[in-house]
Amino acid sequence: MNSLCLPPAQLRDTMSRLAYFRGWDTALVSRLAANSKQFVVAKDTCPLSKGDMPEHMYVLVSGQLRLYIPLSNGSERIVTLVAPGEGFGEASLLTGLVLPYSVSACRDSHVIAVDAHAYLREVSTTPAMMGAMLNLISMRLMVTLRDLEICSQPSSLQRVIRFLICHQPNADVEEIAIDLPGRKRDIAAKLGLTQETFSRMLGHLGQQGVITVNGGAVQINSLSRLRQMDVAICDKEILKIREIDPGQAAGRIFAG
Amino acid sequence: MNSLCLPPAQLRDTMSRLAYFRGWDTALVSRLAANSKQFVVAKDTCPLSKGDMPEHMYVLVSGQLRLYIPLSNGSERIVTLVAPGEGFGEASLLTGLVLPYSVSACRDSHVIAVDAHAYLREVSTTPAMMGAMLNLISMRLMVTLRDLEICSQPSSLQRVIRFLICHQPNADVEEIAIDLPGRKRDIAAKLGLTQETFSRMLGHLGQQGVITVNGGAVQINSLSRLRQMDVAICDKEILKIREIDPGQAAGRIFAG
DNA sequence: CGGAATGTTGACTGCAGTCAAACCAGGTGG
DNA sequence: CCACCTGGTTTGACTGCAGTCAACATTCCG
Repeated sequence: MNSLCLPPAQLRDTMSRLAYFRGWDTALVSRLAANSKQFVVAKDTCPLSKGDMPEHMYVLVSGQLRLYIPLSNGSERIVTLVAPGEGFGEASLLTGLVLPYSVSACRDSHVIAVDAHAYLREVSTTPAMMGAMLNLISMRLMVTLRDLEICSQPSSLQRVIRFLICHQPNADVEEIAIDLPGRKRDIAAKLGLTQETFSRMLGHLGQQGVITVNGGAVQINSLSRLRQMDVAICDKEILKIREIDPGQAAGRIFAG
Repeated sequence: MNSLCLPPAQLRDTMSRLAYFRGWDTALVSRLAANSKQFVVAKDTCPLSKGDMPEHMYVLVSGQLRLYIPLSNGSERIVTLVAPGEGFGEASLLTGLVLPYSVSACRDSHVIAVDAHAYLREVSTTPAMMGAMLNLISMRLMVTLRDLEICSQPSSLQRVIRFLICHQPNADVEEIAIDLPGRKRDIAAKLGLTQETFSRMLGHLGQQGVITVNGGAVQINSLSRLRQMDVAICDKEILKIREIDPGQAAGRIFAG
């Protein structure tokens, strides 16, 4: 994590172009830029660890980061894959609690670090920024709860189905082209699965013809059938409870 | 969910006594109270379902609620057990998204419902309230991430250990008395376990002498041994990777 | 005391994790 | 152009843990 020490003017310009600061007051961004630094994070290095007390709020300029919780078996549970223009660390600063996740770079990345004190000062004195933060953190909480829902599903097939569905929840179109926002192993870790299981489930769905997988590009061929399979898994499990012949349910699952 | 239609003055007094509104401006609480109602929620009834668009922000006066995500196998993943003086629904209102969890009453409860429009109006016009909300939601996000960490642990024994430890994370005392904030089945559902597995793990820890269980009262006899067991599980798994004789590790796990 | 709700224990099964090996694509260099 | 290597993914075989079901024990209240 090497500092770049860009001239302040250039740093301000970079920041004002980032989606994170879009729509913010120019003077505000300038004040923040005056207390910020830009860093380079090399691929597979880990600039911050779970349990650290962060001294900055961070915004990704380029590259990709993953926020993850290290697990006891040596693997990791990915909380978020950070794309350029997205930020992290705000909640830690606002609560004064240590970072709840570790950070590492999926590839060489550039990160802007806003000094914690400057950040907190601006949040507390600039109502517009406070409002922006309230919206941001609220949205992040909602997203986290959605992720929790997905990875709480008892069936691994269902987790994958839900993951695919939630990429276009409100669409009535049948076909959707998704390309995965990262390596398959990282997506798997976000769903609480191993890469092997994730691969098997994608293969299974591919055999059924419901999706087509081409490397990182996933094409949903029939969103309705995907939804059907989702509820069919529920039905099957519910039926087991109600002691109705599960053969009927099994027939419905892949009926299309 | 029957409305009580308390006189406004009494409603305001009730609210001002709740921990949720502690430290807030009196006039602010009064304005909110003018747009609030109090409800009775009978045990095991479900006033709000996942996917509803909430029209209020809620604060629990008495009783206990559980916020949970219904799962495909008919069971549920509990997000939070709500105690008196705690609130919920803010993030949904702030983001305009539907409720990410269902609500049901663990026992007969009283709930105050603040009108959504009044709530949002006060948040946006009262900086102090906006700040309070920012702190509240940030803290909630941190807690949610901690829960995510616990329930992401691959070993069920470790989930229980982490759950017990995090009830007194900063203490250097050896013995801690905890009483579970709800039925064991609900705690289990919060850890992503079945009640059977939870019971088995508690029993296991009890046999080791590390804890003592008496109904809903759990006594940690040796916090350090509990921590040792936690890291021992990690070590054992890590050692497997490094191909070191796991017999040594197995000996350490329960050595105390 | 009796009945309901809750928790515990036991037996069994299946799913997903683990390990190991094959496969594949992209890039590098001879 | 082919050989080689590396990182990523897929496939297969196996195992163990935790979920499921069912029976029993316990606690709590009316």
